[in-house]
Amino acid sequence: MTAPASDGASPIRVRFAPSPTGDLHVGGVRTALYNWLFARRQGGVFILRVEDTDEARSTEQSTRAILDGMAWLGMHADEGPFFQSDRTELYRAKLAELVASGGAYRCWCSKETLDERRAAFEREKKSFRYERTCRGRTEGPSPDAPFVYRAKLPADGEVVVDDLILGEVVTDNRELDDFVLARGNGSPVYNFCVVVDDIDMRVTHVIRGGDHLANTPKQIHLYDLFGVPRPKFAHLPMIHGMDGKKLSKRHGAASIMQFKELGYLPETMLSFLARLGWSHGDQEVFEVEELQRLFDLKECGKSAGIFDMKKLDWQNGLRIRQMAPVALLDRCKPFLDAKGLDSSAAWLPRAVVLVQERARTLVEAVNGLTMFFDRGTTVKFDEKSATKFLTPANRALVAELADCLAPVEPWLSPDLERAATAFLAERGLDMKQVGQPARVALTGGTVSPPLFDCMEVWGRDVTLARLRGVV
RNA sequence: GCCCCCAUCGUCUAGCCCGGUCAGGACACCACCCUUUCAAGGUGGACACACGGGUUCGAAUCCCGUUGGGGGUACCA
Repeated sequence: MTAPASDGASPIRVRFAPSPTGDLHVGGVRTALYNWLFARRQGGVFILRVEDTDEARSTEQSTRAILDGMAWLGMHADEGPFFQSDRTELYRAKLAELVASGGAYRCWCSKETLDERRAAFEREKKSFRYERTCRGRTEGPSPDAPFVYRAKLPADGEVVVDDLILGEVVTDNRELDDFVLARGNGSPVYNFCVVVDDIDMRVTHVIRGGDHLANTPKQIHLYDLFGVPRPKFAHLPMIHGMDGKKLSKRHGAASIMQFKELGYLPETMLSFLARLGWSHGDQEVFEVEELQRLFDLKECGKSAGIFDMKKLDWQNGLRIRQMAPVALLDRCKPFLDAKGLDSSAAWLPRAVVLVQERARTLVEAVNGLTMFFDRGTTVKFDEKSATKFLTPANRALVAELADCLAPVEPWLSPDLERAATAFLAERGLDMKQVGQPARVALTGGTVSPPLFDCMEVWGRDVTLARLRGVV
């Protein structure tokens, strides 16, 4: 926020413009993030605009998902959220303006006719473009014949998109259609709404997914038709799943809220997603403030990326380990509550520490915590572990250990370990020989946090009962 | 089919613009160390310039082609 805007007179304005036709997935989140970071870095304005002009596909639930996701990640809009469905008046007016200036015209060709023409072209292996049949017409076949509005594009020449990431992308105007601006029922179509809104909202930089690159030439013509300057464009490479295909639930998760449920931290998502497509030297992990200070479109790559869950896990684990234990516990609470576990248990702060360096997600942390909620004096043994370690001789040894631990005061891990070490020394035994049997006796299995730490969390009574319970 | 975009380890990437480095880092992987188990940590290792032509004394870097991947081709966004 120390970086100055371009010239003070015209502050940078960017927008994230998702359509509420499904979950907010990581690709969309990254687009939002880059816009947001760009705005923050440049001291600009970040706008959120929901593109819900497709009544058939837009749902309130998806809108909710977008808003919830943005809130969870802490990406707050400076302006908006705006909804295109609230702005139909504006589109109507701008369309009329374009018609008046000759930039748009009515087309009475039915969808069926067009489909037929398209099929005919396909049969001849030629690419179809609207043939501009109605370009000169002033009235339809009948007074009440339905029509759409189309943009009047130049028949030749070329458009060049000077993309901030990709460089110059030149398109021959002959590749372009007189595309539809508004449907037969008068409702405007995407390519028209974006441009009208971006003009109206004074958007200076359009930063969006690469799937929009092909739309850009058309949109540029609209800017020209309106006689207003074009914004700058930046098209981000796409994100794919581990198999190189489009990201979906098969890859673990796609929707941002799924990551929340899986126990990933929002700051991990931000840092990780920022780094997928952008880099700053060799740095791998970024705090949000750093991103806001460092993010630069010039450091964005052009090639599509693959979302690597393993690396996400690593970074999330890293952050969990670096967190203050109380903070971690706090983050775990919703998950604890969801499992019906008492998140106010007195021993929880001590247990969290044990689980902290072993968890990569909050879910894993809570799973690690779960066994401590069992305060019973007996445990169910894991079959294999019991067979292997709870031999008659070992059972006796564990019981003896219990006797030697019984008087330890205070009941703290270091004191317990000291007592156990002495016990072992007396018998010329090694920790290796009692460790696992005792662990199985105490926890039921062979994997757990350090033995004496566990004993401390369970307390004297539970621990002794379990150790002695094996004979 | 046509148009467009992209191309460095399995993955994210640095290097490319302004040709000359043992092509660097991170995740994952393997080995070893640490160790009461699991983690964490430490050390080491294997691993890439898609291919083919140019240009050049010299190409991952510049140019062309091929191949591969992706996007678009709607009265979707």
